[in-house]
Amino acid sequence: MATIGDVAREAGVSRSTASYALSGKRPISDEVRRRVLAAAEALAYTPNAGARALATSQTKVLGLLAQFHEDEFAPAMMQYLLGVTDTARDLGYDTLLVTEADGARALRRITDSRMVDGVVLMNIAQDDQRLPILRAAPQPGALVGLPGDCSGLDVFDLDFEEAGRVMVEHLHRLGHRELILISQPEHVVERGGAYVWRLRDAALERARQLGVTLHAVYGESRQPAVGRLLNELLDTYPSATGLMINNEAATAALPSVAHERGLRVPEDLSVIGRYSAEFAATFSLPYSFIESAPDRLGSMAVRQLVRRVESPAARDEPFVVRFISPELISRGSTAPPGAPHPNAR
Amino acid sequence: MATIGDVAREAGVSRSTASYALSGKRPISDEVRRRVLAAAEALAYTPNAGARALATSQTKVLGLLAQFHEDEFAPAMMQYLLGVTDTARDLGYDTLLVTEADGARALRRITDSRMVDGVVLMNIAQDDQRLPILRAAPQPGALVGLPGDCSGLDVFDLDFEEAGRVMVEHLHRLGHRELILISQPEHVVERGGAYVWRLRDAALERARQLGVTLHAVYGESRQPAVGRLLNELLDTYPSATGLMINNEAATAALPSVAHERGLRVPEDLSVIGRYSAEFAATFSLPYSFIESAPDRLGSMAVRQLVRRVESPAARDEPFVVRFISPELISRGSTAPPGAPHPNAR
DNA sequence: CGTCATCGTCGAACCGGTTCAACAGCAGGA
DNA sequence: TCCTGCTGTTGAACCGGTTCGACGATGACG
Repeated sequence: MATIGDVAREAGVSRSTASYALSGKRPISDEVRRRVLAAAEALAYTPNAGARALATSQTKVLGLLAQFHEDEFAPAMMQYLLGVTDTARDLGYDTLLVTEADGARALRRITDSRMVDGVVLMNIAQDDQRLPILRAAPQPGALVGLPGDCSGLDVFDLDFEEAGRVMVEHLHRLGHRELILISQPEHVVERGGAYVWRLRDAALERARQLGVTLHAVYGESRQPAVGRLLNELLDTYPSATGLMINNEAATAALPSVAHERGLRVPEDLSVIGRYSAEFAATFSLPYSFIESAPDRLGSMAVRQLVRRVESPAARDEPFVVRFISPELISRGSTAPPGAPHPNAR
Repeated sequence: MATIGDVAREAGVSRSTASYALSGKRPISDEVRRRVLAAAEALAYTPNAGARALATSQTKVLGLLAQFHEDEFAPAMMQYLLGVTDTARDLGYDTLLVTEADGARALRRITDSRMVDGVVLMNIAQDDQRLPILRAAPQPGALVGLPGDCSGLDVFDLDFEEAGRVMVEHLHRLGHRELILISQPEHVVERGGAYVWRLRDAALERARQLGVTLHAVYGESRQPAVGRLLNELLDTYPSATGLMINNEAATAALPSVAHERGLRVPEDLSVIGRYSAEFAATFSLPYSFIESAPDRLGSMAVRQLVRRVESPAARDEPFVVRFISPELISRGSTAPPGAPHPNAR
């Protein structure tokens, strides 16, 4: 494999000149530059990443810490991953994907050893063990998800509280007065998945203000438990006319349960979910939903991270906590309670 | 950040001694070793990955090239990823996830720059552009998926041909004489997804031998196209009694289509899929299926890769092409055609 | 014609590890 | 007592880049 020394020799110049010719960091005569570039081309020269990292203290690699808990819904994670890796590549970075169960140890390993220039954390818990480590690390970090304490880090998340309110308000406006909210499974909450109760509590509060009855329950993340749960709920609250779902697995399971019960949406039941457009397309979910924009969130986190990595000035800027406003995408799965089918004449 | 020089000074020894004490590659007195380890501990010393890579020509990172084409089914990819990252970590390696559209360029980048010690390629095409690059690379490579030319690389894949035969034989044995096979979408085939026609051709061949009529069609990977297709097929071949599905999206869409049509499985239609147990659990697929074992395949590829990376002897061993035998997991979705419901009295 | 910038190039040092050859100290054998 | 061999430690070189300070050549200027 050709080194910069080989290129220099081939071009008849010193190593430093070759380096400057390739990087353009000092003026080099056209003649010499041409010779160096030609030599590099001829020898198929590619800089050694380790050597460059050593010399520049920059690896051009970002760390991505993601956990695929058994009880979270794996398919929904994919979009976050892609948002991060694609944006990183656009900005000239590769992505080190770390799925280790012990996230704190993994984080320490990749930051202490200087394998990465920055880190994106996913699956943020309310009291996330990884945060103190990330704050103390020499590299900047960005979170996709809102922890209890955001200090010292850039945070990006969907505005789950607003999402909860939007769902309730939308259904209330249509005339619904008794609603069900299915959240993620209880252990997601126990592990500190704050977005679950952020949406739920805001929804409950708004429902109270509007005088709407809201039954908030934990869901399941797997079949067949989630299908069973849906049936139970519909049996338990037969007078509820609206269903809000903050749980991808439950959403994916709903169409067949509805069919089974002969339940028509939106005539018998109005439904609003919270997931991504990509997810909707994959599973053909015919429901109106709050776009959770995983790719946008991943992309935003990476952009901010790279800004901090590359600009010394940006390092000292105040940290941001940025919420994406929930956008309600209408798919016609909501209607006034007891209304005739919208397609009927 | 502490360097090995700091550790050496703190312990009152030379840098080389510190290095040997930490690596154990030369005998070091207990006394000195203790001092070095204590110093390393006290200073929270972690070796700089770039420097180590430069000195040893080993990065302890594996590359994972995966493509998430719009028309392949993203959720099914997840298990492959996890199989690779988890096994790599167990063996002491981190994983660089590269999802770049131009796989050949990405591969060249990470191998030429020596960012990785080895590479796992996924989404293998019959005439995969990345293979010549990988063969020429100084690092070993392993494939998850079977290309047209396997030379110079270790290959791991499900035995799709046997899978096709097993499906046909199983249904034939139950008495079925007219079957439908839904494959992946046509563009997956056009892009060189050989597993599609490997399964299909073997199934057709066996069906011919057994005197079974087999309607083999391309599927879709997205809703609502895939739901529409299922309906069309069932309309077109009303006398078919068995359905074989080599297409995750179609499988996931089947339950609601069946419900809609009032089609009972297995009384009216026997169904066999090809997917992973994890996938089945996530979507509650009540069908018997050929286990595609993505995590096992990813894991096997990584193990072989690491063997070649770490042992000079293993480098020269002949390359392997290893097929996982298809295992038919019964979920009771097949029965003799026209048979009564197994739970009926 | 001498002086001074400016431009282009070079040598050397550095990043932080690993590893080789050499060597000091000590015990054992002649 | 001297030589040999072993153990434990060290200095120096090396991996392959980047970057700083210096220096020779060239042209502008007084």
